[in-house]
Amino acid sequence: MANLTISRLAASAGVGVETVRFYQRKGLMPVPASSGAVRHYDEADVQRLRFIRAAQRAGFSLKEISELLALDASDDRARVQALTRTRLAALDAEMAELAAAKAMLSGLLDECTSGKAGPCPIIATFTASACH
Amino acid sequence: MANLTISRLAASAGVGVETVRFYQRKGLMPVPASSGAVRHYDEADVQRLRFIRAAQRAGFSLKEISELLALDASDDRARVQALTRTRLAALDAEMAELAAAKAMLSGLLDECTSGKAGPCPIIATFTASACH
DNA sequence: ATAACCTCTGTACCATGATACGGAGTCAAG
DNA sequence: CTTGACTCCGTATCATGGTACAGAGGTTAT
Repeated sequence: MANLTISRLAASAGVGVETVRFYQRKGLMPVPASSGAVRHYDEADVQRLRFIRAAQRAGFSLKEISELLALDASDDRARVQALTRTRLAALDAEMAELAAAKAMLSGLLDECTSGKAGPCPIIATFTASACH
Repeated sequence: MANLTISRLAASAGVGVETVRFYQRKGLMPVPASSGAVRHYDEADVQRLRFIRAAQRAGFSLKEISELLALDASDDRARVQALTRTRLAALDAEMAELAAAKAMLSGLLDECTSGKAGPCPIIATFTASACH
């Protein structure tokens, strides 16, 4: 089975053909030897492409995914764990920032909707740079 | 007072000179009439620049900030509130994604560190596209 | 008055993650 | 054996948010 064209490979992971080619240029996806002139792809390629998308959803950058893919071959679990811990720390930091932004904005929104006269508190807050 | 040069304006908001010029090109910051050849900035410019950075920290894009700045003049609180609500919804969505990614990664990390033989669970998960 | 440092202007470049397009070649169905 | 769809390849473009640099001119301290 398999023996997919690039458009079928792309469809199997829910991405566009151009995206697959982009990943090939980046070295994230292999460029199979062309038997003739049209390249063919198999299950391993589908897995790899899905891996990329799944890791992306976990917040890894393409560069990090590149490394994860290399580690897939070498089975260096310590390194995979290190990358994962780094990503987790980054996720925590991002979440803290978002939480702070959310707390500030929702507070301001309440203030503004229950609004009295005077300048909009949201605008005023940014202007006063009172947040952070 | 005030009458700052661009580098002092930039420093007062903790950004680089090039960043101020970038905001000027984007229409986010005004380009004062040059009395002579070197432009001068005042407190209002400092406030505006700080506004931009504060709104950015709340997750607004430069485009949205552009609109907020325009609204600052027009005092259209309904529109400010709408933009804020949209941003809050986006923040919630982003937080949910990060939380999901975090839950998955920390679970996998535990699994992988308490690891038995076989393929690394982190890599295996991405490969199986089991998340989401 | 001259060195050292700043500003102005325009243009180019960076990373990130794609997306689009032109022109040529290939492949399968009718 | 032609037509239409798909592929290949290279290059260009996009959005986002900047950063860098060259060359000319202004400003300031000594």
